[in-house]
Amino acid sequence: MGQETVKTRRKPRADSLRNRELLLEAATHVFSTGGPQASLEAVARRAGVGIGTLYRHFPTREALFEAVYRHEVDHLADLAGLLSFEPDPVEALRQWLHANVRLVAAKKGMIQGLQLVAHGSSELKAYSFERLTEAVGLLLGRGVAAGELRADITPEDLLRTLLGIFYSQGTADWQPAALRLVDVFVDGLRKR
Amino acid sequence: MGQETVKTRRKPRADSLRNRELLLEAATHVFSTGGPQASLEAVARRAGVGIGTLYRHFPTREALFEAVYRHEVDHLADLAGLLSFEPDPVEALRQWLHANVRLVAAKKGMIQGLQLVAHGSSELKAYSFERLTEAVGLLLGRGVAAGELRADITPEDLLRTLLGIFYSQGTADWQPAALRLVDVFVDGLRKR
DNA sequence: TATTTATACGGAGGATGCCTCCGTTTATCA
DNA sequence: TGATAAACGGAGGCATCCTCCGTATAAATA
Repeated sequence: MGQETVKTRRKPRADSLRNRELLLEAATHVFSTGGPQASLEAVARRAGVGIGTLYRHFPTREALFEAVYRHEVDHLADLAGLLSFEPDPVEALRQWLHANVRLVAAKKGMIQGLQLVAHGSSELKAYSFERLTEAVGLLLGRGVAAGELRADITPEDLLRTLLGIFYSQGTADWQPAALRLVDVFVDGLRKR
Repeated sequence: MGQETVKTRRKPRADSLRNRELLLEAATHVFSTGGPQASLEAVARRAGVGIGTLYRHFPTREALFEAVYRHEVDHLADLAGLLSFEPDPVEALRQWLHANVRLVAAKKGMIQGLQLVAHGSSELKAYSFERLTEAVGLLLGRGVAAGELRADITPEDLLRTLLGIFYSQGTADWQPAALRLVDVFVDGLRKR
């Protein structure tokens, strides 16, 4: 009972799970440093596993990229959950948006990466859009409920604005400008 | 007299010029089909020259990419010149903008390519921005002079809007939507 | 606990691409 | 019609990609 499949299946091997996690961590680091075309063998080396193991878990570069992306999205979503306990709701939202900037900034290749992803499965797009919308909706809703934020901005608007800020910037030294723009935007969201 | 350099220099060899052109054509096709990471050897093969010749003309992938991009920009600029003889100025502008969409659509990797370029020399950015601004200014100016287009839109605004339309679209099947948006925009430009 | 077996592991190896180097070819110039 | 500067082609060394399969090991079973 409670078994998902009809046939009883062995539970996944512990080393498999561990290696998958190691690979994701390594990939995040390697892609951040070397851009999205970085060597997959370098990823395997850093994770301390054979190249075969990498390919078994992620048959293509895109599969690995998707997994990394999902990982990051989940990370941001979890962070929103944590920040929802922050006493000041506006500050919580601001911090979350800043985390977005930092996360994208941390990986030079991410903008190109996002485009690779955009070419890929629309299921992934739907998934990430949904999770991030939910995350930002949570933080936004708290601010609205507290009467501190205007109520006519949807989470989707906010997400799109964020993306727009990322895209509109020149690639060099864009981070400070993006952070400033985010702050301006959050200020604009305040009820007066 | 009339010689650019102090020392008299041989004029460039005919085969060199021809091969350069062949390579640019081949590169345009190969990058359009296979994206910006397509094999440079494939480019040389398609141009019917040795790989060494490719590298002599374009020492790096980026150099080749820049040259292709310049080539396309020049192409669009020339097209604007041609279209300026079209009797209906609004139609001319519309056609030029559509050509932009088609050109970007024709090469799947172009959006990523533009980002590569954005990382690259700002001289190239300046050059292309100038040429395209001039081109669109020509077409726009005719419409304004004929009293058919509103006068408060600058060529820069129009270019930026065009870029915005390209970026905001999802990558799959974006072309029809982009064409529609361009038409809407051109309609909006009309004086009423 | 000992044995079985499904599952995962590592890395050798063939294919392909990158880029350099240099002997050969050829277009220009005298 | 030479002489020669300039360009050509592609072999070769190295890196990466990805597959395949013999070996190792965690979970299941007795």
